[in-house]
This record gives sequence, C-alpha cells and structure tokens, in this order.
Amino acid sequence: MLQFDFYIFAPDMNNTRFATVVHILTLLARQPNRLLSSDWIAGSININPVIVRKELGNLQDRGWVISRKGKDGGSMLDVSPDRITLADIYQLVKNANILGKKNLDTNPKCSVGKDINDELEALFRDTDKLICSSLQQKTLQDFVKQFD
Amino acid sequence: MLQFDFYIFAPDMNNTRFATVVHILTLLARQPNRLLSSDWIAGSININPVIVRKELGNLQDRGWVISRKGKDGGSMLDVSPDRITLADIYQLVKNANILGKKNLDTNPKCSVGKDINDELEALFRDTDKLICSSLQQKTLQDFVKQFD
DNA sequence: TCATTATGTAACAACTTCTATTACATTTAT
DNA sequence: ATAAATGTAATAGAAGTTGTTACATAATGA
Repeated sequence: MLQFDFYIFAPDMNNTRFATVVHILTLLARQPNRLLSSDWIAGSININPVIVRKELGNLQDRGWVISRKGKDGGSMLDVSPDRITLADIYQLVKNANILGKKNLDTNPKCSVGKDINDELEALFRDTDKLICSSLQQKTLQDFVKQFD
Repeated sequence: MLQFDFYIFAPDMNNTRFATVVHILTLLARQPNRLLSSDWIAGSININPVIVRKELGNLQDRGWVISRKGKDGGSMLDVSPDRITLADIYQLVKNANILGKKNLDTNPKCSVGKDINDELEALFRDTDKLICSSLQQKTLQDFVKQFD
C-alpha cells in the first residue's frame, strides 16, 4: 500500500524520542562540564535509565556528548549548545531508517498508481524541508534559555 | 514517560494513511460524478479493499464523499476538489487521538522536568501550525492537476 | 586488591498502531 | 432471486517504542 515514507510523519518517529532527547540535552546544557549519570537524568524524565543510556549512545555517535564509565562517571556535552539546532535533533531521532521503506506496489497500469509516488515524494520532501528550515533557526541554547 | 504528543510526528500518524487517502481522493476527483467501487480503488493502490472502505467511511463522515450500496454502487466526491486542501487531509488522518496522551510524569522536583512540557508543547504547536499553513495553500485539485 | 558505582549492551516482554484478512449482514439493481 | 456492492466486526500479523532484567566492562577509592 505505501510507497514512500512520509517524511513529516516518519513511521520510525515515535512520540517520545524527540522529547526525550531534548530533555536529556537540556539537562546536560544546564550543567556544563559536569558529568551527569543516566540514573539522575532518567529521574528527571521519569523513564528507564536504559533508555537514557541508549539515547546518550546516539548522542555520542553524533559527537555531541562524551561519557565516562566507572565510579563518578556520567555524561556531559562536548559541543556548545548554540551549535546544536532543533533541526539537528529532529534529524537525529528521525534518521533511523528514513529510507528503505518505499512500497512500489501501486498499480502501474493505473495512471494514478503509476505516478503518485513521484508526486507524493515531492510533497513530502518540500514539507520536510519547510520544517527543517524552521527548526534550524532554533538552537538548543535558545530552548534552554527558556528555563531561566 | 512522555508528555505531549509530538504534533509533527503524531504517534497516531502512520506511514500510509495520508498517502492512501490522497490516492483515494485523487481517483475520485479524476472521475467526477461516477461511482467507483472500493475494489477498483484498492486495485490501484494495491491494498485490501476493507482498508479502502474504512477510509471512505472517514471521508463520508467528513462530508467529502457519498457512497451507494448494492449493485453498481460505489463512491464519489461530493465536494469540489478545489475546496479540499492538503491541510484538511492532514487533519483528517491525524485527528484520531491527537490529544489525550499527555504524560505528566516528568519529575516536578526538577526545574527542567517541571516546565519542559510547556516549552515542548509551544514548539510542537508552532511547528504544526507551520505545516498546516503550508499545506493549506495546496488543494486536492492542484495535486490532481499534476497527473494530466 | 576489592568493593562500589557507572556505562554499554543484549535479550525479551509488553504495548500501541496500522495493515491484512476473513466473515457476514445489509442494500440495491436487474 | 441473484449478483454485486457497501458496512463492519473480529482477529491475526507486522513494526516500532518502551520497560525490564541481566551482565560484562570500566574506573574510582579505601
């Protein structure tokens, strides 16, 4: 039945990952150069610490966070909050498997079925671009500033 | 653990409903005043006819489509395609349970946990508004015109 | 060195939503 | 009556996220 991932409504996007990651980054940004434990972070969000560690792993892969194991270990930001935009975060949590799910089973004998995927893809791409250009103007620092 | 539905990435939004509904409406718009059967429509999208009938039911509830049972029955548009915007369609497939899933379990003893839901909600709402204002400028007729 | 504390992961269950399918009642035209 | 279509319920399957347990690994400090 489907065709292209609807970029805006990415099927791999769940309802909490963006919020969770923003929450984590906000906590880290507010205590720069201080190692926060995943348990402490999880306590603020009220979720399981393993989830936090998974997301921290993603943030490390992205180069935004460094962690230290062992006693007195934890995680901290390795990038200035004004260099992380909400578009970056959006991309991070959405990029899991954004492509690879095209469903080309629409009927090629039907003039609509044959071409609709091209039209939809253009629409999805435009809409995605619109969101990103908006989110790109908002940095993590801007977001964190709201809590002062 | 979460808090607010991320309006942009609405959890009740799947990867195919928007595309499916657009496909259905496109077929109906191209053959005005003609009753198309759910089987025929399903054949173009290559999905199960029951899914099509469910969506047609939603479109009837919305007042856009009328159907007739029995032999030679089927569905057709009851509204001019230039009066249906893509924002309307977006709202239709997204409105299932857009609210009602707030999770206020973030830690109120944490200054971030206490206030982040307000900030996120504002962000989600703004982003949602941006999408809608963009999609509102595109009608079903515009979309269908591309297939000529 | 050893106990403690923390990250890093793997594995699996629970939950949700959408999609597919089967089945059948109802309606309408011929 | 029969055929063809919608309307809908019920159930299973697929996919993704979240929760949880378990344990290996690493680092600190007494």
